[in-house]
Amino acid sequence: MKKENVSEAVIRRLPRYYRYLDELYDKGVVRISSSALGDRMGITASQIRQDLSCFGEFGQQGYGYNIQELRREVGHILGVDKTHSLIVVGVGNLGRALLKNFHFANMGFTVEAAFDVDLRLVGTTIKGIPIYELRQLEAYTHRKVPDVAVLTVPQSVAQETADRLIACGIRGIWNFTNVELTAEGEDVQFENVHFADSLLTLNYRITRTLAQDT
Amino acid sequence: MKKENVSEAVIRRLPRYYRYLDELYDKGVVRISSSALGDRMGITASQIRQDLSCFGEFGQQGYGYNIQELRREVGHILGVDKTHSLIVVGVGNLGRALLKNFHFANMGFTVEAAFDVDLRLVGTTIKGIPIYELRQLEAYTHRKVPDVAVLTVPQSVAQETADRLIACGIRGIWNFTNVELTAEGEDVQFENVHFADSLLTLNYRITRTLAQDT
DNA sequence: TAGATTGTTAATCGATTAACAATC
DNA sequence: TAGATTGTTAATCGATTAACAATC
Repeated sequence: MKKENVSEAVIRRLPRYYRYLDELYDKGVVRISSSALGDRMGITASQIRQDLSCFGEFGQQGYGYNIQELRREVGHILGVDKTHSLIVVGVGNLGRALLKNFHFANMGFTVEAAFDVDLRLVGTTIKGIPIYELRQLEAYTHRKVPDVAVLTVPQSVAQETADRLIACGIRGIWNFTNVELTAEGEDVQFENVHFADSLLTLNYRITRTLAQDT
Repeated sequence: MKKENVSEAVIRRLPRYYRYLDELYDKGVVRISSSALGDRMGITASQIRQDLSCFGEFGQQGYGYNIQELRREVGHILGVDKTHSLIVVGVGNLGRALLKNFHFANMGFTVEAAFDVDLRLVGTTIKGIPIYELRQLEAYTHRKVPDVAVLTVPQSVAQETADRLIACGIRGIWNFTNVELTAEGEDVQFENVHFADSLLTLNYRITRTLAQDT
């Protein structure tokens, strides 16, 4: 029975399912039961079945799940089977690292262009992706609005750049600035990668274990 | 009443509290009530009070919280007031981006060294941080074990590099490889930054909103 | 003092786990 | 067929929210 509203907790687990299924598929494993997958992932079989049931019925009694099929289904749920367009805004060290190393295509994205204020970069390409002047953003998106923008600009211009992207009609912002972006009433999705928050939780945990040992 | 075991949900919210308190402190705001902070952060006052009560009593009836004091307390809980040592393992684009731009010091870390296999990098420095040959890792850590390692190596060598770090006695690994690291029975904390998972959840959400609009 | 706001206990809500009939 | 395993309903557990006495 498909669910109307899927909880955030379930959504956050989907990429991990996809990762495991992808790995099993690569290994050539044909089928897996929820309990075997659960053992492997360190979660309960119940949770896997409950999670998947939000989106449909993908298994077979007495058999389990066909890995190729389930991988495709989860991929479909996540949207990796439909190509979305993407631009990278801010070609500093981080933007460059993503352009060079991140496999956007595997996630269902085509990188169309990058933007920066640095005129030394403008006109060059990275992995075949042209870098345009940030000033040209509106002119560029006027033609065709990309689905998602990767925001890798300095903190100081994060919100204003986000505002411009939203004005252009962008649908999603993958935000690497350590800034809490806001968009009153706008129909845009933010996904934040807060490095600082991540490292702080690690600090919390090692502080605890270090103290515990003494 | 201090809690023995604080839930993951609470811990994940702490850095965000710290971020807001830091901003308010910078602005020179002296005090704030849980309801005012809740409004600002988009959460309930109850949750803030409940969360903080896991660690002690930091407020005052009829007054609220002194921002400078609460900021310091939350910082202390997160461990930013005690300096931990850190090394960066893998000086590719991402490692370099972190070395150049990330404010480790604000998070309570001192970057001591970086390691890479590329001999062209070995002997150079980034922001004053020396880059050593990865082969020297054991020799380097023999003297004094750093608290945390940032793992920014290629996926293919992620687990083996993690194993070496763990063998050296490292306490925490900030993992940027898209690999699920394991350490059977070892006393090491992992904090994963899974770019792919993050972008996939964004894809999920924009796929939903796009479909919804049609 | 009166008003405001805490810390904490109780109530509610949601998410996870267990159980099991259905069925491959 | 018998065994295995699903999808789903029910039970449990934990997290969030509400309420309120305590008190600054």
